Amino acid sequence: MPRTSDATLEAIQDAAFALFFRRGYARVTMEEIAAEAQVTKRTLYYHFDSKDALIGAALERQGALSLQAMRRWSDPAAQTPAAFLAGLLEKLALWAETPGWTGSGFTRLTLELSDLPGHPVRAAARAHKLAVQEWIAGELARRAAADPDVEAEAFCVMMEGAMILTLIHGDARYIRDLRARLEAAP
Amino acid sequence: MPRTSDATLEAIQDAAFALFFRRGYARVTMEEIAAEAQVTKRTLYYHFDSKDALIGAALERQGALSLQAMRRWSDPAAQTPAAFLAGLLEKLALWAETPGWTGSGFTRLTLELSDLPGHPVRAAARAHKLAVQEWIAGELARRAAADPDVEAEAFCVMMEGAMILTLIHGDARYIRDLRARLEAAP
DNA sequence: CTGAATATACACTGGTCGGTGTAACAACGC
DNA sequence: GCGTTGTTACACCGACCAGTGTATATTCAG
Repeated sequence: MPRTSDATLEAIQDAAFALFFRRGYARVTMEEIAAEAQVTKRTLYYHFDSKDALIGAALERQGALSLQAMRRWSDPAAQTPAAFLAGLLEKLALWAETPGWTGSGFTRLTLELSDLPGHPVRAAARAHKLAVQEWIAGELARRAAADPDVEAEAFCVMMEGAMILTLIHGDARYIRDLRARLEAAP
Repeated sequence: MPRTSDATLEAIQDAAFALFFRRGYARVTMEEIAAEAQVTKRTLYYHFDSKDALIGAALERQGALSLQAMRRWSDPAAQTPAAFLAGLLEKLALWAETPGWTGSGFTRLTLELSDLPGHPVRAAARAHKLAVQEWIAGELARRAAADPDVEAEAFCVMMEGAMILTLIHGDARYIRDLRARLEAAP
């Protein structure tokens, strides 16, 4: 019905991401996505050639959205690099403690498709993780970090690892301990 | 043909792990596992009730095997905690650079099934990661680390994160940089 | 020799799912 | 109004796949 194709497109991408995010790639069906987006399966295929193309587009959109949300946040109260990173980890811990948390959708989907290097998901995830790392480096630079790029990379490595272990063990201690270690360090 | 059920059992578990490891859970079929193990599908179901049960058993076995391999290694030339960890990361980097590398099978499968907390894969992965962390803590203790448990946790977090980012970006720099950072630190 | 355990061969079921075909309908731009 | 674009409704296909049924064969322990 709606004349503006954009709204439908976004509804589909958002529904797709929500489902892929929660249950991975293989176990989500096109029928489900259509239902979630309140649209016919035929409409899905009118806009996207395949499930692969759809998830690619959905991840690109979500990457842009979540980066935007991050930029909007960017806690001004945190004046030192350490305080900024501590704030980030605290938000992460709270998120990780929500029931049914399944980690980062990008990481999850990349791993599910890790034997398919050319898959659209891979490129979208790569771009997103890179953008996040660059954003962190920028925030560190603004707070006069000694070496923003190196510190951002080190932090992203630790953050990613803490998320994985939190998920594997079902215990956000890995995130909180990381925060404590960072605050104890110079 | 063979009457010793154990040999068949192990062949099945090994074949199953090899396939699940490379291609995840959903995209591996029981037929494939049977073919890889040189056994009939019917034999698979003689020994295991379901695909879920099989992957659980396969991961348990693989966890024990790889832990055993680790213990056998345990580089005696590395006398300090830092040297030990650096050696570990170097091995990891080499592994990560083998073509077609898809990261840790345990992490990958846990993430693919991260919305299914009761799945056998989850328990097996948890047990394995815990055993690895404890082994590292033990090795650190033997080399007179100040706080082996804390250091082992911190290291596991970084190692896991470095593996994930190496996989996402297709660049083992994340592992090598981590090694460099650890060697530069006190 | 016998019987239980292990294995094969192979057809089959029941369900799922990505993707298509087709006809018709709604909304808008011009 | 008229053609283009977006959308529905719905049946359908072809492939795949977990798991089963059944009958038969091999091996070995007792």
